[in-house]
Amino acid sequence: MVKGESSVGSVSWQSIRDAMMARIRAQDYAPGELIPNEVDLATEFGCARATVNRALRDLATSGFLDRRRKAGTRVREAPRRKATLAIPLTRAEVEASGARYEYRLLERMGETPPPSVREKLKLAGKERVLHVKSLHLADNVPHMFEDRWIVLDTVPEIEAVDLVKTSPNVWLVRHAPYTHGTMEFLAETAGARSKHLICAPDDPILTMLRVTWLDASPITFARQSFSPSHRMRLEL
Amino acid sequence: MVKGESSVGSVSWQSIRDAMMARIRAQDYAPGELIPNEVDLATEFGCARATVNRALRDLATSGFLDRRRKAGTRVREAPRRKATLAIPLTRAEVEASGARYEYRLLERMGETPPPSVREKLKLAGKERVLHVKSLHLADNVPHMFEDRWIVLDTVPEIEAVDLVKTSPNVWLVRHAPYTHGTMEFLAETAGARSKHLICAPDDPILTMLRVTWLDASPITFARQSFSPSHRMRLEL
DNA sequence: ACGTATATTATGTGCAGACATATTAAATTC
DNA sequence: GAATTTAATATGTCTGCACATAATATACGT
Repeated sequence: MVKGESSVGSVSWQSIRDAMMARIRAQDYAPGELIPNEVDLATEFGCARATVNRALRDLATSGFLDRRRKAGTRVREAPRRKATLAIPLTRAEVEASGARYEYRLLERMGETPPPSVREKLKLAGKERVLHVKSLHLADNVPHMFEDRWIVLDTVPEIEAVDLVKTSPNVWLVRHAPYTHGTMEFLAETAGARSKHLICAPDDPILTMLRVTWLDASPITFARQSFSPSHRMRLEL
Repeated sequence: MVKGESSVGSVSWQSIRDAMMARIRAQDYAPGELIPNEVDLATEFGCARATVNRALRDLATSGFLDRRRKAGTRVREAPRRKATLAIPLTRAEVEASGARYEYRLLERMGETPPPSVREKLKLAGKERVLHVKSLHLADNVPHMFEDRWIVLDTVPEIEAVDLVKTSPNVWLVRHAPYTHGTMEFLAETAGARSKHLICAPDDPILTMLRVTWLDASPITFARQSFSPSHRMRLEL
């Protein structure tokens, strides 16, 4: 570790974060190894312990460090970085490209979900579930076909929502922000969806599966199928 | 706004964050509108202003709030949520599935990048660029074919790295963590890549394009093509 | 030697106070 | 009325101190 390059002259938490980041880059702290503790780093940088804590917390939030009380702080073997989604994803995407966005409700029904959906949402058996199919367009051209299941036991209010006017995604984003979930990307052939997306059944399409939870309660499972050649862009 | 439900009895920043989250859910604060300022919220919750600041900062980092000095804090019209990637993504994925991971360097050369790559990396003209093709396997089965361009002007040290032993991704994650970038998912037919991925040329495959930057300098542009049926999973 | 209890320690949090900074509002000048 | 200057304000940061908490180390008992 290079001690001579301390940042004594400038003691903002950002400068400490940057200095620590540089050391991580240079492998001064090997992946998996402990870094010096906060009190020692505060001495080295000539600032308060709370300031070091603030800097290290940012690095931990960004996925570079693992922090444990008493155990100390380690450089992660594999950084866990985050990518940003803007939600509502589809409307924002379409409008950002300068196109006119339109949403069309295709089907809405209370329905018993098939086993694959029950498994995704970890349903026990008695839950009421809403099944919604919709099409999202850009300049009157099909952009994304959505097949979505919403657990009414978790978000009963959506039952009173006019889903002709408001897409379930927009409503959920506003009224049922998830606490955690998963998102999967896969490539499939359009198949039966080609009639919605107006393409060839053999065309490759990007599909996104999303499951969201509110604490321990499942909110929704959505399968979004995009038109061929569509690219889903995330910011890193 | 519901003032009677203050959290006077429990004043951790987490409880304040949760209380504010509940209000956002309930639309007590409309999207785009200002919420009460920190001093007022501190009075309401019966805690220090710094504690409110800590809670709101978390909500801002999570994408629900926009904060500006003097201007105040607004509920975002569209939340910007984050998804988590574990990097090195491929090795972690393969090993998490219980398979044996293997990396094979296919090609490595200094080369003039084509216009499409120059554009992705915003290259001016004189930059030295390394071109690396590699195959990543799971239990001896091709899992991902990677075609990657690395800007040597940004990360010259990689030139001395034995890329037979170490995948460029692993090296870059360790030595050149990006400050920002973009990631795109798309569905394509395998085409010429089918000979690497050992599949039919018409098979749909998931492709991920990633461009990363170190401040204003481009690091790398990678096109990763996954074997058919592969699902890229992110945590929300 | 092993299991349990106690002590220690590194990070996490809350607070009060002061100061910094970016932004908006108000006052002043032309 | 428009432009410029000054004042006010809401968030951002730093500090020192105290306390909390989770985890590891040490001590004690069998």
